[in-house]
Amino acid sequence: MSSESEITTTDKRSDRTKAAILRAARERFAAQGYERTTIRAVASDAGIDASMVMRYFGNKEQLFDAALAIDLRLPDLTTVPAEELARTLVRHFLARWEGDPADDALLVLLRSAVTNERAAARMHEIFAAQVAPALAAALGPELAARRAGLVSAQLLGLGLTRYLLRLPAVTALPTEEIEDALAPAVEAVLAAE
Amino acid sequence: MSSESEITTTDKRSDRTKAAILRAARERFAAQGYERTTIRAVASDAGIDASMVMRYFGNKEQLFDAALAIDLRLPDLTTVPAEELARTLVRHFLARWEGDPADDALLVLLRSAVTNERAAARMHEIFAAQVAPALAAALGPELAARRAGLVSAQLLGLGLTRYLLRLPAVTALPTEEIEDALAPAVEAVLAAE
DNA sequence: GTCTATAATTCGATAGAC
DNA sequence: GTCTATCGAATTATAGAC
Repeated sequence: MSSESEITTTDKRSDRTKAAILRAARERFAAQGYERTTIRAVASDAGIDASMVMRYFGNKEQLFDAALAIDLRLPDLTTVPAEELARTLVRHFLARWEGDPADDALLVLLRSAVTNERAAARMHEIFAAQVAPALAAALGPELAARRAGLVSAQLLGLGLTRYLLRLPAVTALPTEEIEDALAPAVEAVLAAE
Repeated sequence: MSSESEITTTDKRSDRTKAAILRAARERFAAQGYERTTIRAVASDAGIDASMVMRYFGNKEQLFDAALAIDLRLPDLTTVPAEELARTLVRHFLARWEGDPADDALLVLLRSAVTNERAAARMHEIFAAQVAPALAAALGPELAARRAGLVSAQLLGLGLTRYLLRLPAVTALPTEEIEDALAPAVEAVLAAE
């Protein structure tokens, strides 16, 4: 029976270790991007040896993939009135990012996607699989196809300047003012010409 | 007199070499960001040895600084009518980036600023020294202080998604459509609430 | 002014002991 | 399951020959 309990505790420990590695990896990738994040640093943060990271995740690239399971958790946009759509989007991402910007998977991915091809490809996937369909359902496929990209540009532009670059002129603004100023702007993009 | 001509040709060659290094450095930093750009690769592109880069620029950080003398060349916004201000801004950056995106110093800087503190600090300087004053002159200091950040967020969001991430939904759009859709959006941000 | 040679690090990855 | 030891490659940077 000692062998049985031993297996159990062993499995649990490996799960904890794996989770600790993932958490540390997300923080490092978020703070430094893909290139500057080292497996050694991740292992050190997780309180284990670097070789354990390799054992669990194979290599750095696969660790990056595992650390970035992204769900934008977009609300169902078909249930919100058309005139509230833009504000809903702005508020959604503001709330998401204000909560824990340093640990948000989308910002983590964005930071790496600027210099890493694999991460950029992942951004394309996220957009195609989550943003585009949600907007198409609310706006209709034709309008969404022509404007979803620019809406994303506006929202990612906010994420970029406020949480990654930390431009003082953007970080100084309270969230209410951002929402009030940006919602009409997104609305303007969504309005057919 | 042979010594004199020798000095002359020598000086000219060193200038050419220095210029070739700077050009190669800009292209590498633009394509790969700060971290992934190696002095060896820059030297190879410039057709010289890596040690020459060190000789001329001291170290990688100083080379980066030298490669990034950025002038946004913003037009005098006080001469454009208020209702054309947003469109002027959008058109200015579109024209700038469409021309030669891979070699544009602002995009080079942006790519690196996301993961490099030094580059991010430089972005802050550019904003404070060029964007903020230009908008303050056209909009007045109070409104500019509250909205210049979000205007920059929208413009940089376009640069980010179209030229760095190359999101298909954004790269697929013709410049005219971007201008027509984004100008009213920037206008909406500039309109006082 | 240019290059060779190399020092000093650092990193990803592997092999193997316990 | 975890760690020690280490390899091999790549990088920044330096010293010095020509």
